[in-house]
Amino acid sequence: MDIQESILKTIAAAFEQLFNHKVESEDLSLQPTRKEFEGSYTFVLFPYLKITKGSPEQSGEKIGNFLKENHPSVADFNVVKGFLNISLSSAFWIDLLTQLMAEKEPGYFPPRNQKVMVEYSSPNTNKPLHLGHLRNNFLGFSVSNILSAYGYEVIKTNLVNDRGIHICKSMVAYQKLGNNETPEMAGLKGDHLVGKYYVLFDQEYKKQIKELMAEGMTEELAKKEAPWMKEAQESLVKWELGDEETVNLWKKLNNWVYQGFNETYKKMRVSFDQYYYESDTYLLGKDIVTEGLEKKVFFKKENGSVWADLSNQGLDEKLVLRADGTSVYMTQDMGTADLKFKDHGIDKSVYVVGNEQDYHFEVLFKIMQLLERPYANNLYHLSYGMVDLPSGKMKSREGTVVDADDLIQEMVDTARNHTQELGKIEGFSPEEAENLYEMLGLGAIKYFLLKVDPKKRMLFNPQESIEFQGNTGPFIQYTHARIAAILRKADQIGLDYSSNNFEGLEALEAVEKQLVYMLSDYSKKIAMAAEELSPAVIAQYLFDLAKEYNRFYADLPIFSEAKNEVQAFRVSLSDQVAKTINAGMKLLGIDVPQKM
RNA sequence: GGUCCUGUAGCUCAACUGGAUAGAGCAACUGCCUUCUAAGCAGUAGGUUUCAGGUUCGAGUCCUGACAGGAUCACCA
Repeated sequence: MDIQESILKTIAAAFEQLFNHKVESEDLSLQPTRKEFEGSYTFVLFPYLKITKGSPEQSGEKIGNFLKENHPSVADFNVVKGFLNISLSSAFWIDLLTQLMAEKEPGYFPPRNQKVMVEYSSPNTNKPLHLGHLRNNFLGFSVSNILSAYGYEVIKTNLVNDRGIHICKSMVAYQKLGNNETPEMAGLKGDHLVGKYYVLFDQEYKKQIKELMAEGMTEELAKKEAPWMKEAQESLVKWELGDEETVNLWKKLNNWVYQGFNETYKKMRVSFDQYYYESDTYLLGKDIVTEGLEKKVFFKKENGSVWADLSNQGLDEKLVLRADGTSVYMTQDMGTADLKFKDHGIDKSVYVVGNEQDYHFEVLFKIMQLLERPYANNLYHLSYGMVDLPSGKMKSREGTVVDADDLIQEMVDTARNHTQELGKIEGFSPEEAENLYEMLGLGAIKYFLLKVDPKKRMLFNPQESIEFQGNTGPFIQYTHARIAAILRKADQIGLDYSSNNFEGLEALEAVEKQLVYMLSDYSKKIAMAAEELSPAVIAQYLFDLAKEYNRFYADLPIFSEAKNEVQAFRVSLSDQVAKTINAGMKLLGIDVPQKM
C-alpha cells in the first residue's frame, strides 16, 4: 500500500479511537511538507477542529502521538499552527528506494488495453514548418509518449492537409515563374522551394490588388478579381475534376514538400504510425450529414445548405454542408473522426491543434455526442497557445517566420560553440562530439517549448537565444552526465551498488530523504501529465529533481565516505535519479548524454 | 458586441487543484574549483499575485464585476 494511504488509515483510526468519530480515510488527505519545516507529509488540522474539540496544537499532538505509536514508519512529528508535520523513519526511505529500484522501469504503469490516437503536426503542404509547428510536434510526440507510459496503446497520426487553395497558390506561382526549377537546381529543400513560390504568389497577388484598386475597384472585389487568384481558384476546380496536368503538378510539388518534411521530422526526432491525407478524406462525412438529418440533429435551410443547431447547447448554428452539396471543414472532420475509429477501434482521441480552433472542436465534439458516437465522450482537444515573436504574430505569407530547420540548426551551432568554449570535448571522437551538439541543441529547444503550460501562448525572442543554464534541457542533461560519471567511477573501483544491500545504514540526510521522496513521486507526475495532456508537468518535475540532485551532489561526498553502505546507498540513489531523468526526458523526446 | 483563453518579481515560468512566510531560472550583486564534471552549488536584492468586491478558519487558486492582452464568431481550412 502507498505510504500516504497507510498514514491516512492510521489517522482515521486515531479519529475513531481518540475522538470517537468515524471518518473514511479516503476523505482525508496529506500534502507534502513545505521545505522550511521538518517532515515529509503534512496533515492539515483546521477542517477537523470541530471533531477534535481542541486547539490545533492539542489536536495535532494527540494525532501525532497516535501515529508515532501505531504507524511503523512514522518516526517523529511536529505541530506548527494547524499543521501536523510527519517525519518518516530512515528505514522507510531506504526501503522505498529499494522498491523503486526493483521496478522494471521508473514510473511503470501496466497496459490498460485501451487505444488512444494522438493527431498532431498536420501540416499544410504549401510551405515549410516553422516555430509554431515545432511546438505542435514536440507537444504531440511528448503527449504520445506520456500516454503510452501511462499504459495506453498510442497511435500517432499525421493528417496531412495536402489539398486546397493554399497549395494551388504555390502551384500558380510555380507555373508562372518556376521555369521548371527543382530543389536540386535551387539548392533548397523541397518544402522551402514550394514555400518560396507561396511567398511569390502573395507578393504578386498584393500587387494585382493594388493595381485593380487604383483602377477604382473596391478592395473586396479586387481580392476576388485579381488574375492570379482567379487562376488559383480555377486550378482548385481542375484538381477536383482530376485534370491530369494539374494533378501532376500538384503531385510533383507535394512530393518535394514531403521529402523536405521528412527531413525535418527526422531532425526533430518525431514520428508517426499513421498518415491520413486530406485529398483522400475531404469527401468523407457526407454520409454523416444524411444520418444527422435523419436523426434530426441537423436541419436543411431553404437554399439546401445543412446546419447543426446547437443553440440549446450554448453554441450557435454551424454549417456542415454547403448549398451546392460540397463539404466544409466540419464535414471532413466528422468523417475522419469515424474513419479513425473504424481503422483502429480507438477508445480515445486527442487532437493537438492550436487554440484558434477551440470553437471548431467544441462544436465537432458536441455534434459527435449528439450523433451518439461511442467514442464521443473521449475526444480531447489539446489546445495550445501560439508562439509569438517580439514583433508580433508570425505570418508565412509575409516571410516573418522563424523557420524550423533554421532554428534547429542554430541551436545545434550554439551548442557546438558553447561546448567548445567550455572545453568539454576531450576524449570525444568527431562523431560523438557532433552527436552531443545535436542532443544539446535539440534538447534545449524542446525543453524550452515544452516546459510552459501548453495552453499559454508564449513569446520567443530570436535575439536572446535559448539558454543552456538554469531551467533548461541542458541543465538536466548535465545532471545526468554527472551521475553517469559517478556510476563509471563506482564500476571502476568495483563498488557493488546494485545489490540493494544497505545493511548497517543508519540515519539519512534530509536531501537524501527528499530525493527518495521525489523519485517515488514520478509515477504520480506521469499520471497527472497524462490526464492533463501536459508535458510541462514532467518538465517541471525533472527540473526540480535535477536541482535537488545537484544540491545533494554539492553537499554530500560519495567515494570519500568511510562506510561502504553509505557509498552504496548514495550511488544507488544517484543511479535511480539518472534512470528517472532518462525516462522522463524520453517522455519529452529528449536524449541524455553519458558525458558532456 | 457575444463566447472562450490568459494576466504572478524587470524578463521567462512554478505553486501538488482551497492551506503555512507565493517559489525557480534569466538579468544584477557576493562567495565556492588541490575532494565524484563550476552547463554546478550557496547567498543578497527583487511581490499590494492587474483592480474592486464576495464566499470561509484560510483565496494567486472559487464566485461577481471592472481593466488589459489574445483567439474566435465565414457556404475558408
